[in-house]
Amino acid sequence: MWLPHLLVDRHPGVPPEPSNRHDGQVPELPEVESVRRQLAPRLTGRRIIAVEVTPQARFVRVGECAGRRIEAVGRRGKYLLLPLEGGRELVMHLGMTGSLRFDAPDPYVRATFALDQGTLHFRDVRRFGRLAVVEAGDYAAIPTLASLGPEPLSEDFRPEGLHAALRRSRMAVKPFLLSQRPVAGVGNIYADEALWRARINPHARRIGRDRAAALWAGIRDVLAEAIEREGTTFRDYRMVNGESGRFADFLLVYGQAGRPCARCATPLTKVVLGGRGTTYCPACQRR
DNA sequence: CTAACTACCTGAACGC
DNA sequence: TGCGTTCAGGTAGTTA
Repeated sequence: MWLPHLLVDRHPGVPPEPSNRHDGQVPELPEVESVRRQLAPRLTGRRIIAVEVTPQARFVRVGECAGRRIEAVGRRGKYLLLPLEGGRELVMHLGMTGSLRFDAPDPYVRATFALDQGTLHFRDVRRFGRLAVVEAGDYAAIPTLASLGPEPLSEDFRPEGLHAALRRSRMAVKPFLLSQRPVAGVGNIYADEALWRARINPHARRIGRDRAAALWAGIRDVLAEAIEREGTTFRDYRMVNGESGRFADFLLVYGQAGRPCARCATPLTKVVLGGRGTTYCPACQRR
């Protein structure tokens, strides 16, 4: 299970596990939102004194953070957006293995922000995460963010709008969702979960109004429930009870290939679609 | 412009 | 036991 490691160091002096598969659920919108909620009280109003980064192409103009105060901690889709004083904005994407931590650094820390109160580390085993400082609101250098769809839990995301977007696209529905254009923040895990809830085959290219509305509801419901579960996870985590909480049985499709569908008991099928592992029920998600 | 494809990156799991 | 191969996946850049 993936946990945002934002709490104080539980095991001082003990190196963290280098694992990146089983310690990590890839952060999608609910995980990034949970990170945002934990970061906001600790970062809002703080001044970045200095920044230290390991040089890599996915870090752009990060040095321009130095000396600036953080005005807010926001989020769009899977991107964290931190407006800085002086008309700049720090954009952070956790990629697949990124986390933001206030505890002790380790060899996987790729960037360190020294604050007027505390130190924030950006840890990222696989280096898929991105950090960039831009002029506030200017996302031209970040194409996915620039053309990002509506926030799924906002009023900007509507069943009719999703239906219209699906009609305009000629892609299969799942890769289209992953493009971030019809809606922001849906990744591989929640795409499979939402399509299962809506009983839509991930290969489908023509989706009517009713099914689009079902997908709209499936996306909103699964993301909202996942955000709630993160809260539960945090509480369990703080209690150090060693259990994975109720998250294990939350995912009904992703990672469940071969196991019976929770609706009809047909074994779930796994295929590769658009280069991504895709699990669905061949019976209740017929084409 | 849209869609399809590939590179990037790393450690775990797997096969022999 | 050891070593080489495969896999996972979000985004950006390139190509058709």
